[in-house]
Amino acid sequence: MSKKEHNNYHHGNLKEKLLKTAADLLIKHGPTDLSLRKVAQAAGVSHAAPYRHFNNKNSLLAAIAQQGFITLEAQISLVAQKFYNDPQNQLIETCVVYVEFIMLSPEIAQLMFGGHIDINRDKALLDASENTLTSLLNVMQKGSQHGLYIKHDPQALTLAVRSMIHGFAMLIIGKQMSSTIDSKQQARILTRMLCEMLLSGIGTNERLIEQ
Amino acid sequence: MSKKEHNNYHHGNLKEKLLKTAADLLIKHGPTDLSLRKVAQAAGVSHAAPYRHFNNKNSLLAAIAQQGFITLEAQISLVAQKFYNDPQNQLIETCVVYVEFIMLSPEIAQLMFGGHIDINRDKALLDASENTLTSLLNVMQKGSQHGLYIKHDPQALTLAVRSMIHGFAMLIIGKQMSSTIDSKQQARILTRMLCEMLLSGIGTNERLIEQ
DNA sequence: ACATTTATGTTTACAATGAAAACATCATTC
DNA sequence: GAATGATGTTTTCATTGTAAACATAAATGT
Repeated sequence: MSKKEHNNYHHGNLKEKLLKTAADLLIKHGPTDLSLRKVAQAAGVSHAAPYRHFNNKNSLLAAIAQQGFITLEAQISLVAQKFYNDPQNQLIETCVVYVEFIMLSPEIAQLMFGGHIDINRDKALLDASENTLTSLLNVMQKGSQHGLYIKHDPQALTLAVRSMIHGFAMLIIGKQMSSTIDSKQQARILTRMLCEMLLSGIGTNERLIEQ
Repeated sequence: MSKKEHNNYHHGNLKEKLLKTAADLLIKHGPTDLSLRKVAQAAGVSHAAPYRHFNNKNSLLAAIAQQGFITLEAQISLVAQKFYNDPQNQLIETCVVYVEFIMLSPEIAQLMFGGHIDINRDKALLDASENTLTSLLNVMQKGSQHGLYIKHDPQALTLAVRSMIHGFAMLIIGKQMSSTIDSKQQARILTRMLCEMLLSGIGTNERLIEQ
């Protein structure tokens, strides 16, 4: 009992195993080829077994997305802590981590951000999503405290950074980049460049935007 | 023969009709509920008829995505022309149009950018996609000629604008915004704000990013 | 200890779907 | 006008999501 290794209640902790194998299959064979029955088979149970742990296929996918948000948030927080006293690199490395995460498992990213599952339906999923956003917001607030950014609503600053970095990542995995970006190196360099542009601005002086 | 109104060859120009009804169903009932058979039924033909015009379901979806790129490109070009002598508003209105397009039909946007269909497989689709990018690049080059932007690779400038605006739009339709953005008005205001931030930069002075 | 209840897994069943194959029909071309 | 190709239909099949009925092990109450 102390050791949970076999953890034998009927089949073991199926729910976790299903999540894991489903994520694996998703990454390996794409979202189109992912069927509940294949997941069940890969997990070594009958094809109806998953319904004891998930309401339906979408529910499973939502759980995978939730996991995605949790690990993304963890990675952001980790980086934020690592560069605690260096707000500039805190920002950059956060963005790098964000892009790398999406590039590492595009299918899961599509689950998280693709809008197929309505995120507001599932409380746990919504929480995970909001926590991720919050950790990014924290980074921006940290930078603000250090005078890194112009005086501006942190929400707005976050939106700008998030939009840019999210769009960049989604364009990459959407195969929308003219030159394919595959290596972490390339992504890192471009991410850094984008951050620089956003920080410094890409406009010249003679601009006066009328409201 | 002169008038194509009925255009009776067997059933009329089915291919076009299938595209149209498929896009309609897609917008009305979401991508999950879209089946070839329903499209066929809605178009008034047997369920196998579509296979005379499209290799498979993905092929139909790719065609819809292609249409999406074409109309997006058209709208961008239109705006670019409208603000031919006002590069600043040319940029902003281009971005607004981009966001509005994605907000208007999220499902089609997901087809175009979601990466489900590999864009590089279909020559026509790839062309349509690249043309859209080119029309955005043109706007940036125009702005550069007018001295609106810092001296920088137009490709890089385009990437920055595109990433930001694309990310913003995709976050909206991915239901990732804390406060739901539904009206064109809201989107326009935020889009403008984002453009301003990118132009002016959100960073303060004491930044010297080491390479 | 034993019966009851609950959690978990299996088998069976069914409708919807994508796709292929065989067949039918119309239009075009030789 | 016959041959040919384009277009649509019917039939067929494997896959899939999901529900229902059944089975069994674990937990719980007496």
